[in-house]
Amino acid sequence: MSDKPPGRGLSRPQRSRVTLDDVAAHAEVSRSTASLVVRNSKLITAETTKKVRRSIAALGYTYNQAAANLRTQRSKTLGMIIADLSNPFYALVASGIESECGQHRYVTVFADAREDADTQTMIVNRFIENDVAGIFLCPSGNDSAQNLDRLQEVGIPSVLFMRHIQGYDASYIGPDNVAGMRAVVAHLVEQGHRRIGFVGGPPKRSSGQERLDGFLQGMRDHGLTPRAEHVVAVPTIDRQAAHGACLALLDAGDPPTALVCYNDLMAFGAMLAMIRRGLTPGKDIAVTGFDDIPESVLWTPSLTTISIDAENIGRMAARALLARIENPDQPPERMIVAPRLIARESSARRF
Amino acid sequence: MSDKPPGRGLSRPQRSRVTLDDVAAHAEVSRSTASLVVRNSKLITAETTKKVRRSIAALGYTYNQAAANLRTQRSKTLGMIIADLSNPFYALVASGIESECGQHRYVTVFADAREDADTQTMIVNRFIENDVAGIFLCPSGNDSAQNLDRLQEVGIPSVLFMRHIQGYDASYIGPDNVAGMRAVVAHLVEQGHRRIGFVGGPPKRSSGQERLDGFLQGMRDHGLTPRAEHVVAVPTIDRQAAHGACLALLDAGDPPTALVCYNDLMAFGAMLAMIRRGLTPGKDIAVTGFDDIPESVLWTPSLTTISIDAENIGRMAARALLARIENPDQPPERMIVAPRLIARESSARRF
DNA sequence: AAATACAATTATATCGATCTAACATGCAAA
DNA sequence: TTTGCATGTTAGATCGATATAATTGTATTT
Repeated sequence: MSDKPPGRGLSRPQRSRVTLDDVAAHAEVSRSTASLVVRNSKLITAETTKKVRRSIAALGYTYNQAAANLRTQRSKTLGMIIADLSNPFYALVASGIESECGQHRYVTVFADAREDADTQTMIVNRFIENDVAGIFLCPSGNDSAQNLDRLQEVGIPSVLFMRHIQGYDASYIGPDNVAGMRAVVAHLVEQGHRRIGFVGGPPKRSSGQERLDGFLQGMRDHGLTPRAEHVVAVPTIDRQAAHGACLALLDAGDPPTALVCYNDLMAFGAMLAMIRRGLTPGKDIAVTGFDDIPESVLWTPSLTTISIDAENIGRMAARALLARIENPDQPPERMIVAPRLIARESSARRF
Repeated sequence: MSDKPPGRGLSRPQRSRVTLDDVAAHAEVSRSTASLVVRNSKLITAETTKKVRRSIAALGYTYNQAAANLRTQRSKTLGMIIADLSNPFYALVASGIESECGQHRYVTVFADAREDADTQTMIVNRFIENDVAGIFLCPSGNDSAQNLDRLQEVGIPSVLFMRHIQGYDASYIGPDNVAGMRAVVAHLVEQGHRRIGFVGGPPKRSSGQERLDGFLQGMRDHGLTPRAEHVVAVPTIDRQAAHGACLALLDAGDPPTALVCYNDLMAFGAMLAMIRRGLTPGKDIAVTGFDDIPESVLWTPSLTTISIDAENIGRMAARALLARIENPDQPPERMIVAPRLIARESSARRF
């Protein structure tokens, strides 16, 4: 439609934006009236509304949310700080958050803290400077405490997800890690397993501690005590780390008959390590995960895991944050979603 | 440090933000001077600067980037539209984009278009309303053309990545898909393969078409013609689709000795299908991918693939966009990154 | 000594929207 | 006729920053 100049398709930046003033002039009303129309106010008659709408279309006006934010002293931008975007689980949470926020005309700025405290602080400051109305935070380590302090100071509500920190005025949403792990252990015991190992994440994180606790409780539930050398923790939560830890476990001799892993990603790493040592996961050693990411059902063997619906967690986090933004006096919520055991091939054989 | 009221940790939203006016009053200078100080202008003497800095610290002032954006008529926000965040490759690109932009004090808003045209249009509008200075776009289908038109109209520069669209005033960065696939085929032929199959993505996308072309050219390079039934395309680019397509290929009988896949994710899906049918990938059938996502090296067999450094692509895209924002008269760039073959176990056995 | 230059600071208008209070209307009630 | 009230519209101040041009005070030149 637009008549491009010949030669290269280089249109100079049409820098003069159409504003409400232009619309008002074109429709022969005041700027105030035009403003009321774009906000669908019913103070304005149908006739005037139609006239203004026509001008908007004629001039190609686009609303300037940033200018409105400045005046109204509230913003339609939310911030999201992800611990590790390369974990598909977090990517799904992010996707859920964004889609829910988008439906309420919010935009979401994001940043990857890469598990680093200084980076996280920088990000929080940049987000505050950019006037976010609220923040989604998946804390890395304990470093996040001072950032939560700061957010509280400037009055920006926040929602933590997956990992939480005690004593802060922030909502939290995450799975019942203890119940999930106990269900996993119960299932393995039912399959006849007694010598069960655990490959966990860093215990500094709430989720790392809770899943370990859940595993140990689950063992106690059935009068079992894991061998010390069968319970390991890795510093970073990814396939590589689990791969290495599992190789070490296997090479030490006398391995467990079942291996409970912190999450699906680490279960995959562990299974790959078993295959590398000539073992068949699910047959020689049972394996379980946590998260139920899309990949789990495809694996051979398909992975027994705990489903917690990542996208839904994202949407719930979004709703919780939006609720607190609307009504800041509302106390923070604490939402624990119930885990669901999905038994698949990786724990199918009875021992 | 902050003395919280007893009972619940509910601090009422401290809504009165500290502004430059407050700082100026506290430091007994004008707002203009304070403004120059926060922008590190050297017009101001060291002494005055120090005085203002002290006031900033004393009052806990935070800069309001949004207000500054309004006045300067430029913004420090960029938009990013991802085709599918659950693909770790895109997650890495996103991470690279964000980290580079963060270093230049930009924030990045993002949204997942979920391969849907209407959603993409809504997102573009929301981004324009929120005054983004530029947009990163990985187009889904051809639907993106009208959105590019619109961006051009309002003078917002954009950078496409991974997939491009002809005839638009947008920079593009992506891998040399044809060269990559030819290298893959050459490698397989060298290993003794002649009957080579291809599991591709939707040909509507530039990348889908280019990788298919590269495969076919590679075959021609060695005087080979693939069998028609060995060249398949799937509608969605993920493990599931490749898993299904590969099962069908195997069940049809007389499968190829090597299978070239559109990307790593699909290669994993294909390998899982082979395992499910009792075959050993890399031994019974060679498999190759494209992207070299972190998981590839861990697999058993580890995956032969084309490395294109996703995070680096993200950073390059960011630099290209920032350059055009600084200097809008600069013509769009077209950057093609050279692919690098990483030969691993999945194609190790010689036939 | 007057003119000029320069450095440091500041008053005021401005970005694009919303909010408050005021202003015309027209119509019902006193 | 006057008052009151509801309805639709509008002028002008405002959000928190930056840009422009003006204003100081001091040093340099002629």
